[in-house]
Amino acid sequence: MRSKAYAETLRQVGLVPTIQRLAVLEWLCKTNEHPTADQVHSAVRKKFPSISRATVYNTLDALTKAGMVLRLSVDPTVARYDADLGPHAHFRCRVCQKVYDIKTKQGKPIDVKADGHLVESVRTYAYGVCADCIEKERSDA
Amino acid sequence: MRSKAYAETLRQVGLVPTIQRLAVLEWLCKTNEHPTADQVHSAVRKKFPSISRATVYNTLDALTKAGMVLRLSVDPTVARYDADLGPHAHFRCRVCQKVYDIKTKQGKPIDVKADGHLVESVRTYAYGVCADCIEKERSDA
DNA sequence: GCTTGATTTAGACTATATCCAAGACTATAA
DNA sequence: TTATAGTCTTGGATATAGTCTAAATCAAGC
Repeated sequence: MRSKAYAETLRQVGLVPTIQRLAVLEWLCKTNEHPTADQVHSAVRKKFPSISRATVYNTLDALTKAGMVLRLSVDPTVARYDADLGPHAHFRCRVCQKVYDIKTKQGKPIDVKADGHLVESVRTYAYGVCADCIEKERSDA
Repeated sequence: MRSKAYAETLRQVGLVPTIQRLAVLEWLCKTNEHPTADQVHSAVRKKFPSISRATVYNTLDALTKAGMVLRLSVDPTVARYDADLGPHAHFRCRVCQKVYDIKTKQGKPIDVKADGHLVESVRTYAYGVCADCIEKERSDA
Protein backbone atom coordinates (compact mmCIF):
# COMPACT_ATOMS: atom_id res chain seq x y z
CA MET A 1 0.00 0.00 0.00
CA ARG A 2 1.36 3.37 -1.00
CA SER A 3 0.49 5.27 2.16
CA LYS A 4 2.50 2.75 4.17
CA ALA A 5 5.54 3.89 2.20
CA TYR A 6 4.80 7.55 2.85
CA ALA A 7 4.42 6.80 6.54
CA GLU A 8 7.80 5.10 6.59
CA THR A 9 9.40 8.03 4.79
CA LEU A 10 8.00 10.43 7.35
CA ARG A 11 9.29 8.32 10.21
CA GLN A 12 12.73 8.26 8.67
CA VAL A 13 13.00 12.02 8.98
CA GLY A 14 11.66 12.01 12.51
CA LEU A 15 8.08 13.06 11.81
CA VAL A 16 5.17 11.21 13.34
CA PRO A 17 3.10 10.04 10.36
CA THR A 18 -0.22 11.54 11.30
CA ILE A 19 -3.14 11.25 8.96
CA GLN A 20 -2.89 14.98 8.18
CA ARG A 21 0.78 14.83 7.26
CA LEU A 22 0.18 11.78 5.12
CA ALA A 23 -2.65 13.54 3.31
CA VAL A 24 -0.52 16.59 2.58
CA LEU A 25 2.49 14.56 1.48
CA GLU A 26 0.51 12.19 -0.72
CA TRP A 27 -1.32 14.98 -2.43
CA LEU A 28 1.86 16.97 -2.98
CA CYS A 29 3.57 13.98 -4.54
CA LYS A 30 0.69 13.37 -6.90
CA THR A 31 0.30 16.88 -8.26
CA ASN A 32 2.71 18.42 -10.68
CA GLU A 33 1.26 21.84 -10.28
CA HIS A 34 3.19 23.92 -7.81
CA PRO A 35 0.55 24.68 -5.25
CA THR A 36 0.47 27.43 -2.67
CA ALA A 37 -0.21 26.57 0.95
CA ASP A 38 -3.84 27.57 0.54
CA GLN A 39 -4.21 25.41 -2.54
CA VAL A 40 -2.84 22.47 -0.57
CA HIS A 41 -5.28 23.27 2.19
CA SER A 42 -8.26 23.35 -0.17
CA ALA A 43 -7.27 20.14 -1.89
CA VAL A 44 -6.58 18.17 1.26
CA ARG A 45 -9.76 19.42 2.88
CA LYS A 46 -11.79 17.53 0.34
CA LYS A 47 -10.63 14.33 2.01
CA PHE A 48 -10.17 15.68 5.53
CA PRO A 49 -12.61 18.54 6.03
CA SER A 50 -11.35 19.25 9.52
CA ILE A 51 -7.72 19.93 8.66
CA SER A 52 -6.77 23.45 9.60
CA ARG A 53 -4.67 25.99 7.80
CA ALA A 54 -2.19 26.00 10.66
CA THR A 55 -1.60 22.28 10.26
CA VAL A 56 -1.01 22.64 6.55
CA TYR A 57 1.48 25.43 7.16
CA ASN A 58 3.17 23.46 9.92
CA THR A 59 3.35 20.35 7.79
CA LEU A 60 4.71 22.14 4.73
CA ASP A 61 7.29 23.76 6.95
CA ALA A 62 8.28 20.47 8.51
CA LEU A 63 8.51 18.75 5.13
CA THR A 64 10.60 21.61 3.79
CA LYS A 65 12.98 21.50 6.75
CA ALA A 66 13.23 17.73 6.35
CA GLY A 67 14.19 18.21 2.71
CA MET A 68 11.22 16.26 1.40
CA VAL A 69 9.70 19.14 -0.53
CA LEU A 70 11.00 22.39 -1.95
CA ARG A 71 9.63 25.78 -1.05
CA LEU A 72 9.74 27.94 -4.16
CA SER A 73 10.03 31.71 -4.35
CA VAL A 74 9.10 31.88 -8.00
CA ASP A 75 6.14 34.05 -7.10
CA PRO A 76 7.13 37.21 -5.30
CA THR A 77 4.39 37.23 -2.70
CA VAL A 78 3.37 33.63 -2.20
CA ALA A 79 5.31 30.47 -1.45
CA ARG A 80 4.78 27.47 -3.70
CA TYR A 81 5.73 23.90 -2.94
CA ASP A 82 7.20 21.16 -5.08
CA ALA A 83 7.71 17.53 -4.13
CA ASP A 84 9.87 16.86 -7.19
CA LEU A 85 13.41 16.91 -5.85
CA GLY A 86 15.13 16.17 -9.15
CA PRO A 87 17.33 18.82 -10.73
CA HIS A 88 15.09 21.26 -12.54
CA ALA A 89 14.22 24.93 -12.62
CA HIS A 90 10.92 26.74 -12.68
CA PHE A 91 9.25 28.99 -15.18
CA ARG A 92 6.35 31.28 -14.42
CA CYS A 93 4.09 32.68 -17.10
CA ARG A 94 3.33 36.35 -16.54
CA VAL A 95 0.03 35.99 -18.40
CA CYS A 96 -1.64 32.98 -16.80
CA GLN A 97 0.62 32.87 -13.70
CA LYS A 98 1.09 29.13 -14.09
CA VAL A 99 4.38 27.62 -12.97
CA TYR A 100 6.09 25.00 -15.12
CA ASP A 101 9.05 22.74 -14.56
CA ILE A 102 11.86 23.27 -17.00
CA LYS A 103 14.95 21.19 -17.47
CA THR A 104 18.32 22.60 -16.62
CA LYS A 105 21.57 21.55 -18.12
CA GLN A 106 22.83 18.66 -16.12
CA GLY A 107 25.23 19.27 -13.29
CA LYS A 108 25.25 22.35 -11.18
CA PRO A 109 22.60 24.77 -12.33
CA ILE A 110 25.01 27.69 -12.24
CA ASP A 111 28.46 28.60 -11.08
CA VAL A 112 28.38 31.40 -8.62
CA LYS A 113 31.26 33.19 -7.05
CA ALA A 114 30.12 33.16 -3.52
CA ASP A 115 32.50 35.79 -2.09
CA GLY A 116 33.24 33.72 0.98
CA HIS A 117 29.62 32.79 1.64
CA LEU A 118 28.67 29.17 2.16
CA VAL A 119 26.23 28.31 -0.59
CA GLU A 120 23.87 25.51 0.41
CA SER A 121 21.40 25.68 -2.41
CA VAL A 122 20.77 27.50 -5.64
CA ARG A 123 17.44 28.16 -7.31
CA THR A 124 16.83 29.35 -10.80
CA TYR A 125 13.60 30.94 -11.91
CA ALA A 126 12.67 31.93 -15.44
CA TYR A 127 9.89 34.33 -16.36
CA GLY A 128 8.05 35.06 -19.57
CA VAL A 129 5.06 33.82 -21.54
CA CYS A 130 4.21 30.14 -21.66
CA ALA A 131 3.57 28.13 -24.82
CA ASP A 132 -0.17 28.00 -24.20
CA CYS A 133 -0.49 31.75 -23.80
CA ILE A 134 1.64 32.41 -26.88
CA GLU A 135 -0.73 30.18 -28.84
CA LYS A 136 -3.80 31.85 -27.39
CA GLU A 137 -2.45 35.29 -28.21
CA ARG A 138 -1.81 34.22 -31.79
CA SER A 139 -5.32 32.87 -32.32
CA ASP A 140 -6.83 36.02 -30.81
CA ALA A 141 -4.93 38.31 -33.17
CA MET B 1 22.57 68.26 -10.89
CA ARG B 2 21.94 64.60 -10.31
CA SER B 3 18.18 64.76 -9.74
CA LYS B 4 17.81 66.43 -13.13
CA ALA B 5 19.23 63.26 -14.64
CA TYR B 6 16.83 61.04 -12.71
CA ALA B 7 13.94 63.19 -13.87
CA GLU B 8 15.04 62.80 -17.46
CA THR B 9 15.33 59.06 -17.05
CA LEU B 10 11.81 58.87 -15.68
CA ARG B 11 10.46 60.92 -18.55
CA GLN B 12 12.15 58.61 -21.05
CA VAL B 13 10.09 55.69 -19.80
CA GLY B 14 6.90 57.71 -19.81
CA LEU B 15 6.68 58.46 -16.09
CA VAL B 16 5.96 61.95 -14.83
CA PRO B 17 8.93 62.80 -12.61
CA THR B 18 7.08 63.69 -9.46
CA ILE B 19 8.97 64.53 -6.33
CA GLN B 20 7.87 61.25 -4.77
CA ARG B 21 9.11 59.14 -7.66
CA LEU B 22 12.39 61.00 -7.72
CA ALA B 23 12.85 60.42 -4.01
CA VAL B 24 12.20 56.69 -4.35
CA LEU B 25 14.42 56.29 -7.39
CA GLU B 26 17.30 58.31 -5.98
CA TRP B 27 17.27 56.47 -2.73
CA LEU B 28 17.07 53.09 -4.43
CA CYS B 29 20.04 53.92 -6.64
CA LYS B 30 22.12 54.98 -3.67
CA THR B 31 21.58 51.97 -1.46
CA ASN B 32 23.15 48.65 -2.14
CA GLU B 33 21.03 46.87 0.38
CA HIS B 34 18.04 45.21 -1.22
CA PRO B 35 15.22 46.96 0.55
CA THR B 36 11.64 45.86 0.93
CA ALA B 37 8.84 48.26 0.01
CA ASP B 38 8.38 49.18 3.66
CA GLN B 39 12.09 49.88 4.05
CA VAL B 40 11.91 52.18 1.05
CA HIS B 41 8.88 53.85 2.59
CA SER B 42 10.61 54.43 5.91
CA ALA B 43 13.75 55.78 4.29
CA VAL B 44 12.01 58.12 1.88
CA ARG B 45 9.70 59.36 4.61
CA LYS B 46 12.63 60.92 6.38
CA LYS B 47 12.81 63.42 3.54
CA PHE B 48 9.12 63.46 2.57
CA PRO B 49 7.09 62.65 5.65
CA SER B 50 3.83 62.79 3.77
CA ILE B 51 4.60 60.11 1.21
CA SER B 52 2.15 57.26 1.54
CA ARG B 53 2.68 53.55 1.38
CA ALA B 54 0.45 53.33 -1.65
CA THR B 55 2.66 55.74 -3.55
CA VAL B 56 5.77 53.78 -2.70
CA TYR B 57 4.12 50.57 -3.88
CA ASN B 58 2.83 52.27 -7.02
CA THR B 59 6.22 53.77 -7.77
CA LEU B 60 8.13 50.55 -7.22
CA ASP B 61 5.65 48.80 -9.46
CA ALA B 62 6.00 51.43 -12.17
CA LEU B 63 9.79 51.38 -11.99
CA THR B 64 9.76 47.59 -12.17
CA LYS B 65 7.47 47.58 -15.20
CA ALA B 66 9.66 50.21 -16.83
CA GLY B 67 12.67 47.97 -16.29
CA MET B 68 14.49 50.50 -14.14
CA VAL B 69 14.62 48.34 -11.03
CA LEU B 70 14.41 44.63 -10.35
CA ARG B 71 11.85 43.07 -8.09
CA LEU B 72 13.50 40.16 -6.32
CA SER B 73 11.86 37.02 -4.97
CA VAL B 74 14.88 36.01 -2.96
CA ASP B 75 12.86 36.26 0.24
CA PRO B 76 9.90 33.93 0.24
CA THR B 77 7.42 36.31 1.83
CA VAL B 78 8.49 39.80 0.90
CA ALA B 79 9.53 41.51 -2.33
CA ARG B 80 12.88 43.22 -2.40
CA TYR B 81 14.05 45.78 -4.91
CA ASP B 82 17.38 46.33 -6.62
CA ALA B 83 18.35 49.25 -8.84
CA ASP B 84 21.53 47.50 -9.99
CA LEU B 85 20.68 46.19 -13.43
CA GLY B 86 24.08 44.67 -14.17
CA PRO B 87 24.36 40.89 -14.49
CA HIS B 88 24.52 39.45 -11.02
CA ALA B 89 22.73 36.99 -8.79
CA HIS B 90 21.60 37.23 -5.19
CA PHE B 91 22.52 35.34 -2.08
CA ARG B 92 20.50 35.32 1.11
CA CYS B 93 21.95 34.33 4.45
CA ARG B 94 19.61 32.07 6.39
CA VAL B 95 21.13 33.26 9.67
CA CYS B 96 21.08 37.06 9.41
CA GLN B 97 18.63 37.23 6.48
CA LYS B 98 20.84 39.74 4.69
CA VAL B 99 20.87 39.70 0.88
CA TYR B 100 24.15 40.04 -0.96
CA ASP B 101 25.02 40.53 -4.60
CA ILE B 102 27.12 37.77 -6.06
CA LYS B 103 28.84 37.67 -9.40
CA THR B 104 27.71 35.23 -12.01
CA LYS B 105 29.84 33.84 -14.75
CA GLN B 106 29.69 36.20 -17.65
CA GLY B 107 27.17 35.63 -20.38
CA LYS B 108 23.78 34.14 -19.87
CA PRO B 109 23.30 33.17 -16.28
CA ILE B 110 21.96 29.77 -17.23
CA ASP B 111 20.85 27.78 -20.21
CA VAL B 112 17.31 26.61 -19.80
CA LYS B 113 15.31 24.41 -22.07
CA ALA B 114 12.17 26.40 -22.20
CA ASP B 115 9.84 23.75 -23.68
CA GLY B 116 8.28 26.23 -26.08
CA HIS B 117 7.89 28.98 -23.49
CA LEU B 118 9.17 32.46 -24.24
CA VAL B 119 11.77 33.22 -21.58
CA GLU B 120 12.10 36.94 -20.96
CA SER B 121 14.25 36.89 -17.86
CA VAL B 122 16.05 34.50 -15.59
CA ARG B 123 16.87 34.96 -11.94
CA THR B 124 19.24 32.98 -9.83
CA TYR B 125 19.10 32.92 -6.06
CA ALA B 126 21.60 31.25 -3.77
CA TYR B 127 20.99 30.43 -0.14
CA GLY B 128 23.25 29.54 2.73
CA VAL B 129 25.34 31.22 5.42
CA CYS B 130 27.16 34.46 4.71
CA ALA B 131 30.83 35.09 5.41
CA ASP B 132 30.06 37.31 8.41
CA CYS B 133 27.86 34.71 10.07
CA ILE B 134 30.39 31.95 9.46
CA GLU B 135 33.00 34.09 11.19
CA LYS B 136 30.66 34.90 14.06
CA GLU B 137 29.80 31.24 14.54
CA ARG B 138 33.49 30.36 14.65
CA SER B 139 34.33 32.94 17.33
CA ASP B 140 31.36 31.86 19.44
CA ALA B 141 32.43 28.22 19.44
C1' DG C 1 -6.15 1.19 29.44
C1' DC C 2 -3.20 5.15 31.33
C1' DT C 3 0.19 8.72 30.81
C1' DT C 4 3.04 11.86 28.57
C1' DG C 5 4.40 14.51 25.05
C1' DA C 6 3.57 15.73 20.39
C1' DT C 7 0.06 17.31 17.20
C1' DT C 8 -4.10 19.55 15.64
C1' DT C 9 -7.56 22.92 15.81
C1' DA C 10 -10.00 27.48 15.51
C1' DG C 11 -9.52 31.82 15.73
C1' DA C 12 -6.99 35.89 16.77
C1' DC C 13 -3.23 38.34 15.26
C1' DT C 14 0.64 40.26 12.23
C1' DA C 15 2.66 41.40 7.95
C1' DT C 16 2.52 42.43 3.17
C1' DA C 17 0.20 44.24 -0.60
C1' DT C 18 -3.77 46.25 -3.20
C1' DC C 19 -7.89 49.00 -3.96
C1' DC C 20 -10.58 53.14 -3.89
C1' DA C 21 -12.39 57.77 -3.98
C1' DA C 22 -11.26 62.39 -3.03
C1' DG C 23 -8.16 65.87 -3.50
C1' DA C 24 -3.65 67.72 -5.32
C1' DC C 25 -0.56 68.22 -8.80
C1' DT C 26 1.47 68.49 -13.72
C1' DA C 27 1.49 69.69 -18.34
C1' DT C 28 -0.56 71.86 -22.06
C1' DA C 29 -2.81 75.47 -24.52
C1' DA C 30 -5.01 79.79 -24.88
C1' DT D 1 -1.37 83.54 -16.13
C1' DT D 2 -5.32 80.87 -16.01
C1' DA D 3 -8.24 77.11 -17.41
C1' DT D 4 -8.52 72.47 -18.22
C1' DA D 5 -7.78 67.55 -18.60
C1' DG D 6 -5.52 63.97 -17.17
C1' DT D 7 -2.30 61.93 -13.98
C1' DC D 8 -0.64 61.24 -9.39
C1' DT D 9 -0.88 61.04 -4.35
C1' DT D 10 -3.10 60.25 -0.10
C1' DG D 11 -5.24 57.74 3.85
C1' DG D 12 -8.01 54.39 4.94
C1' DA D 13 -10.31 50.25 3.97
C1' DT D 14 -9.72 45.84 2.17
C1' DA D 15 -7.48 41.62 0.67
C1' DT D 16 -4.14 38.08 1.02
C1' DA D 17 -0.40 35.35 3.19
C1' DG D 18 1.46 33.65 7.14
C1' DT D 19 2.16 33.08 12.37
C1' DC D 20 0.85 32.42 17.10
C1' DT D 21 -1.70 30.65 21.09
C1' DA D 22 -4.16 27.86 24.22
C1' DA D 23 -7.18 24.20 24.61
C1' DA D 24 -8.53 19.80 22.80
C1' DT D 25 -7.01 15.61 20.66
C1' DC D 26 -4.11 11.97 19.35
C1' DA D 27 -0.01 8.57 19.15
C1' DA D 28 3.03 5.59 21.27
C1' DG D 29 5.23 3.50 25.16
C1' DC D 30 4.36 1.59 29.59
